[in-house]
Amino acid sequence: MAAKLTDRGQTILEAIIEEYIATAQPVGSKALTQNQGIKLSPASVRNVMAELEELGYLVSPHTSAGRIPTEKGYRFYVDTILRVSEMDRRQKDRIELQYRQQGLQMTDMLREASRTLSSISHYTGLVMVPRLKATIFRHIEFVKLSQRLILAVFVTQSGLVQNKLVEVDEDLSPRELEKITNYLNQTMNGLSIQDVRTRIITEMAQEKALYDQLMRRAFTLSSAALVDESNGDVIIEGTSRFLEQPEFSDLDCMKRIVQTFEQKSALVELLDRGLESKGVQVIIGSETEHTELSDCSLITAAYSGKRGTLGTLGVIGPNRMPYATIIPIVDYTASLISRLLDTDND
Amino acid sequence: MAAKLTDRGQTILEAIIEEYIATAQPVGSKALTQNQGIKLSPASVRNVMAELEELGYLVSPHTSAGRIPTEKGYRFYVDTILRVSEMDRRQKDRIELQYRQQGLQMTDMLREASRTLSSISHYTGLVMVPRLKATIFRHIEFVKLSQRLILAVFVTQSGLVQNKLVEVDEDLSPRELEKITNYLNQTMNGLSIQDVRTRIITEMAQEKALYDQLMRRAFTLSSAALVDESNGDVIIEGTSRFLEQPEFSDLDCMKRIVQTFEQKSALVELLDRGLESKGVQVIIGSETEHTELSDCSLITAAYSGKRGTLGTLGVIGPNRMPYATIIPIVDYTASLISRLLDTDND
DNA sequence: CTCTGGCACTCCTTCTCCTTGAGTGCCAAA
DNA sequence: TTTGGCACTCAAGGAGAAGGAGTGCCAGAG
Repeated sequence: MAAKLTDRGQTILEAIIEEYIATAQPVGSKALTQNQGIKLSPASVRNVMAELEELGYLVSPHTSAGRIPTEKGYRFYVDTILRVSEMDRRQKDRIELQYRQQGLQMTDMLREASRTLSSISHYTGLVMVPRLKATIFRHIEFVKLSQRLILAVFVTQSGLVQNKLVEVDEDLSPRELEKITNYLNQTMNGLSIQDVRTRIITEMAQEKALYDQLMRRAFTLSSAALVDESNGDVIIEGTSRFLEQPEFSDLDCMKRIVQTFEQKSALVELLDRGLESKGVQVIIGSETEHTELSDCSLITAAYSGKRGTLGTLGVIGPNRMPYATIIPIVDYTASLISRLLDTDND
Repeated sequence: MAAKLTDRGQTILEAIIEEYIATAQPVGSKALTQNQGIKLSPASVRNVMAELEELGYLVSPHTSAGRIPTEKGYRFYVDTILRVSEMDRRQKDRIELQYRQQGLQMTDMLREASRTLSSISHYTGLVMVPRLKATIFRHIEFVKLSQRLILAVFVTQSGLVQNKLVEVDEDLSPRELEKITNYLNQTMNGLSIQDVRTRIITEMAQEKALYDQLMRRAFTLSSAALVDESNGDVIIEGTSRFLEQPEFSDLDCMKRIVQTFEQKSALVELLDRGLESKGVQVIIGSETEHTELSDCSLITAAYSGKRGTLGTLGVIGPNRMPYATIIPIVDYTASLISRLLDTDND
């Protein structure tokens, strides 16, 4: 029990996991000795498999079936065994090609990223849209829709456009609005939205604002406009890929997963986890801490703009995912997006 | 064969369709005489059913099963038999409540509409976002992202915000940009995007533009910004509802439908059909002219803003849909959205 | 001590066969 | 015109048997 995994154990675990990933069928000892380059007899393999099962890396659905990896098995595989291969030039080019097409705006680019992730990985692509407060202020504009309704449109450095309806108490003249706009665009340029907000708060408290009515209005308006009430948005592409997976042939289970996707909140939470860490993250099965997603795994990576991390992107699929090929895809996509966001607009 | 449907035939067809809608099971003669208020013996009902089958309104999956409606049956039911009931106050209130919450921006409102349609109908909600050219110009703004990249942001009368990246050949100074912005906002206010475009084209051809460099730039820039390359966008909510329908328990068929949804183009085409006509439209099965959707029906209605139709919305589900309850829901939602778009911003 | 072939055992999967029952069509009588 | 009766059809579902993949264990070879 306390015995650690031998080299041979690892080799066989690897072979089993890879075979299972390829076939979605429980792997037997015989199949292993035939297909893979394993130089042992089925009987020896069986001994090792029994060990692996005792250690919790494998289970068998029933006595006369082969074995399938447990979550612990996948986890060990991902953490210890798996050596991520470099992507070949051709695949990189294929990904890059998708973004070449035209001057894509940020949102379109992120959507494209999600779609490309899905089509190249054959699983479902996820891209988290940058949180407002992490982005950098570039420009704000107020459009008066009616007496009391003002539409605030602001653009971030990376070209993300956000807009928000603001209801105001007092009627603002076009001139006043223009003044406010100019003031904000001059003072706030280059600050992160978070900084803008703190700055507004401090300036509002200062004496100057107390006496200058226009200032006061400017601050009220802009602080209302910059409230980030979004809980994050995720772009999901390729939900139908899930329907291809044999493990989700149960309609009821499938339905719960699709519902979870539609609500998005669970996915936001999972993608958020990758915000701080560098490199590719893998979340396997119950590590998601969502019962509906307990048979799903995510492979995520953060992407960043000029100043620090903006969001995360990745792929979600069944636990039985070809990690070896998808991890580099996610990794490369994240760095590509970061690069595009960095160089695009300066 | 040429015989027209008798009154009794209609009553029985109605009963069969409603029973089938409720149960998703082929309807037999016995079940009919028991459940519904039909005062005939099973044998008589059988005779009528045989007639209805000969006329093409019903089919039986096999000899010893009951009968299910054909598309022709549904069509006749929708066109002739069905009397759409008024919605009761309570349900109207329930719908209206969804939009009360806060100053929703147009896109959010449309998304909310799609969601509400789905949750109230228990099927999948669809809302087509207004085509650019149908909307009315309100305000345009150019934000320079880099030397050659300009982000054009414009707002329509109804508060829809559109933005587009424009690549320019010549460097434009902030002052020039401001002038262009002011000019456009003053001259184009209140025109439809389509009109704006034709106006730009005519003015570009005029002498004035030939000599005034700034003008020329203004026109080049704005015509590039206002190109409507979108093929229409559809907001789909409640795809998972499809997974609840017994008729789509076949995974392969389900997959094709979800894929069709993801591509959206078929849905755009179908929703477009309802743009011209007033009132609720029903598209049944193969009338969709998309093989993947040949078991789906749509119930759609157009919504409009201040000036004419903006887009359509509706519900998609299996042929076996409770038309009687969903038609009023779609109808009411369309008129509600129209009302909200009309009154919201003036 | 490790590996391997052999063997009995398990139990899922698949096939066939049969029964069951819902529903039909038709006919003769009310 | 309607109804009850009756023979017929055919999908669905269950029981039983055969097949087969895979296992665990043991004894013997290296």
